Amino acid sequence: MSPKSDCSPVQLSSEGGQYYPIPDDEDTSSLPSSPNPSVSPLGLEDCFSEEQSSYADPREPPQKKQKARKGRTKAKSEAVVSKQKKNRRVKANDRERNRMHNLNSALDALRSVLPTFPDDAKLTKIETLRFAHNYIWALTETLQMADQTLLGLGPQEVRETFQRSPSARLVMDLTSPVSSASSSSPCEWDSLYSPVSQASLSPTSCMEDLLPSSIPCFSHSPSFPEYI
DNA sequence: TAGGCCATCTGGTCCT
DNA sequence: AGGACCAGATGGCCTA
Repeated sequence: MSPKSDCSPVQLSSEGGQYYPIPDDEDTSSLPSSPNPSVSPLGLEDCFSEEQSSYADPREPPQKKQKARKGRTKAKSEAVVSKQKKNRRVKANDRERNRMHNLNSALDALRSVLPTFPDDAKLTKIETLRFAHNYIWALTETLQMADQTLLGLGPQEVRETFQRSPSARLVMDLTSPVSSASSSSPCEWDSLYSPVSQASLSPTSCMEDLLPSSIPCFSHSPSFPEYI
């Protein structure tokens, strides 16, 4: 896995989200020349023309400056502050949108490694998380079983025992969907979820809990956290 | 049509 | 100060 892959803010188009490049600097002085009028809905030109005039003033004699500018300073600064607030909000919205897109990309990556039927409907977010949780649990259980078995058996016995183990077979099926799909048995994909009655593998003694449709029923196990 | 899911906006809070 | 994170609100879309 590439840990940084889902951190890239660029490759998020798979979600169909639209990306509006955010300028690196929030310098509002660049806004009046923005090609997109929707970015500056407050009439920035007026505000900035005023702001620029305020920058020119300090060069003038202090007395003149105070006299000439005192009356309009407050209204101008309010407009600028309001504009800056709005600008910050827009930027924050963009960042938040981007962050959620990254989150969705990570969820997509998680979905892609979970075993599902090819024509299954896309798992929802909560289903993906719960399914992944159960899936990891099943894999862990199988590894532990395998470790215990390997300690006391010879190679041939290990192989036979492992092949007889429903949970081990399940995980083997789960972890190799391609080989399963290309195998001679047309029921291999069914085996992803079917060993339910054969083994008390899952926390609920019900491998069907790996199925999104039955996810809500898996919270009975004492060894299984119920906070999901 | 009600309910579920989702994307987005928004304000608050925490962290650097 | 600015960014990340979070949770609530809202509206759109889809399905039973």
